[in-house]
Amino acid sequence: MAQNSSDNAVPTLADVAQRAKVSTATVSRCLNNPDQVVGDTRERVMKAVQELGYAPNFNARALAARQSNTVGAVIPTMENAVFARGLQAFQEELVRHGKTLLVASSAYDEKLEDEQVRALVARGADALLLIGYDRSPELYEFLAKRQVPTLISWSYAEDDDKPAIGFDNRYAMAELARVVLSHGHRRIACISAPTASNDRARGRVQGIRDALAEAGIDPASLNVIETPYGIENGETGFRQAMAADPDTTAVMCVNDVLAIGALRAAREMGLSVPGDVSVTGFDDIEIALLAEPALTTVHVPHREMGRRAAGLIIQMMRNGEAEKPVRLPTDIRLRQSLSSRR
Amino acid sequence: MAQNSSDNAVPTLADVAQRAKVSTATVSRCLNNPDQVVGDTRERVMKAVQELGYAPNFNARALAARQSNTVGAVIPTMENAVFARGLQAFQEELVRHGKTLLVASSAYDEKLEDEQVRALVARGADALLLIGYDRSPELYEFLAKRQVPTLISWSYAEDDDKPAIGFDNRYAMAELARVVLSHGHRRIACISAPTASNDRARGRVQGIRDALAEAGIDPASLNVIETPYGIENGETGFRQAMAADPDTTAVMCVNDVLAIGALRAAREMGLSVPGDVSVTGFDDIEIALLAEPALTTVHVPHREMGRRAAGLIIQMMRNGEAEKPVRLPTDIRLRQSLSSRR
DNA sequence: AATTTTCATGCAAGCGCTTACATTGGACAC
DNA sequence: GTGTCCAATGTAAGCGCTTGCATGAAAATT
Repeated sequence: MAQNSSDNAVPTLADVAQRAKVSTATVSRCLNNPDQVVGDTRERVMKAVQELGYAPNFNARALAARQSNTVGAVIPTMENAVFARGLQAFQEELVRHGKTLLVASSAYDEKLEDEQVRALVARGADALLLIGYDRSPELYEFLAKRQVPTLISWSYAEDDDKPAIGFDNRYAMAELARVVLSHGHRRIACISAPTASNDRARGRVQGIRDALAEAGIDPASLNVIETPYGIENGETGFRQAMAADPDTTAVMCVNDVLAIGALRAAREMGLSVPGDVSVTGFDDIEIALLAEPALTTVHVPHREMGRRAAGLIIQMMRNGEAEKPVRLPTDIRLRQSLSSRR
Repeated sequence: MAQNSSDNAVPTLADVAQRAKVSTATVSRCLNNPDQVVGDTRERVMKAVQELGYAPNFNARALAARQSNTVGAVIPTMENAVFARGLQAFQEELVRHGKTLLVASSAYDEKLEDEQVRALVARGADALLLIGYDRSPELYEFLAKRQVPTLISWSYAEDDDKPAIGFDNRYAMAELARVVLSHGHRRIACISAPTASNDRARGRVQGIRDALAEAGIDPASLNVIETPYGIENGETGFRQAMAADPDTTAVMCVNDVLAIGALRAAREMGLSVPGDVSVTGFDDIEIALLAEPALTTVHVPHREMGRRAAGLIIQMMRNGEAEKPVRLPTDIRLRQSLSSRR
């Protein structure tokens, strides 16, 4: 019954074909490879499409063509500006190439991430963008078996040959830690995100230890507070750090949001930053520059990473796989939250 | 050839059926309505599913079932924390009901929004969450014809009966403007997002005018600077406002991000806030509290809005349509960026 | 003018699922 | 023992599209 062009059901390819007096194959070609169809016919078809207000059914198309022109991405959370920003650039670039982005968030939960990845694959994502390296071998196997090109971002590990675009978290944080040390700080605390399934946080903490060791300080002496993402958690973390060692002179946080929390806690505790204690962040999100005092942090080129990730992933979809890991540079932004200790 | 269970292709329902020695129908039932299948068979099927690592093909499922269990949302941009936050809550609630969220962003561009909406519908979204009322009648007709339940959010208009959940932008801003007026300010400027296809921004500007009129001031005298979203644009806007009338004593911005920009510009210009000029925002994102001075703004319950939007939309999918618009309360957060003028 | 090549189009077989309807074999009542 | 009913399962027809192959006509070649 839905055959009849005059009923009010959603028009299908067949309706268009009927109206334009061609086969469905021709209509399909008109839409996907217009130059395979002669101008005359094409116009007739396009007219029918217009008149009917036809829009192709994406699911049917993906099913038949065995590809969806869709790229999936799983990020920890949309609420974190760094991901929002990187993804926005990623998407814009993708759109320029006629691809669509599908985003899912994992809430920093490994199991949920696993599910989301599988869901995106089930949805027919032609490729995937993931954050960081940490995930189960089973998931990597699954992806390999399904032959879904997967690009890792926000991390760069030279000893891993999976396609990736990111920065060396460990190295970048070590650099910052050296600067902190060069300012005379010796009693340093670190507020970190949970490191269990987060190689980025782990790398950053490790970076501090590296610098400590270089300076002849026992890396094990570093007081690390692990806490979930969020300004409030940064506050609590700071309090814990100061409680554990009241003589702490510098608190290095693995991201800006935690650092902002630290700043807030310091203010509430009546401690001056950087007078009494210095604070550093990581990411250089907008808030870092706005804070009082402005936050010394590691600048990460999130937008560029997103944009280039899109380029890489499109290449991977074409060439089947491969692509060497790409390492992006980071740099330190020295601002008022860090000062010398003497 | 893909029939053979021993080849390395992606397993399908048929593969599972064959291995469990049942029909595909039974496998399908096992997955979707387990209690229609007797325990014995079910176990056999589930075992086969496990062993094969089978995952249903979403596109095929959506095509056959004529529904996707997917809700689409089109937001202006992921980079704006208010949307990121609201959507996160929206998604969490959706997931609890077994629905998936598909997000697209329109970059505050009406034409792009139109396309994104159609794309989501083509993808088989069972329902849609949209921001604000402003869009072409054609699009509304399209949605009505396709019978896609659509919920409007971030806005509330009592004279419009489309399903919606939001707050009264005009009223909320009028309230804030009254407070500003009660602090003695008379020469007020407004930095707004482009109002052309943004009823939220328009409503807020109108709210200021309402309050002005009540106070016996000519609403037409309000100096409104329209500028795109972004901190930098807030800065530029502030400069323009002060250039247009150097005696301006209060600058009301339609969102916090613009207000932060205004704060920054004021600092650069050597103007003290709130000593020389007061600044207000709208949204109450985290940055508002962190800024120096902290921003007086209108608090909007973004998370609650997201969560309740999900509940509403699920109801709409069940009941076919309807639902009366819901109005959420907002309240004013008085902070240091606003002070009295005398 | 006959033959080959090329090109535009049609035909029809799927893609991997769901689901209306048909079938089967108990359990149960009589 | 026979008949009835129902629950469990199977059969097969699509869902709306793409695409390999077939077809026939026009263009190019000889």
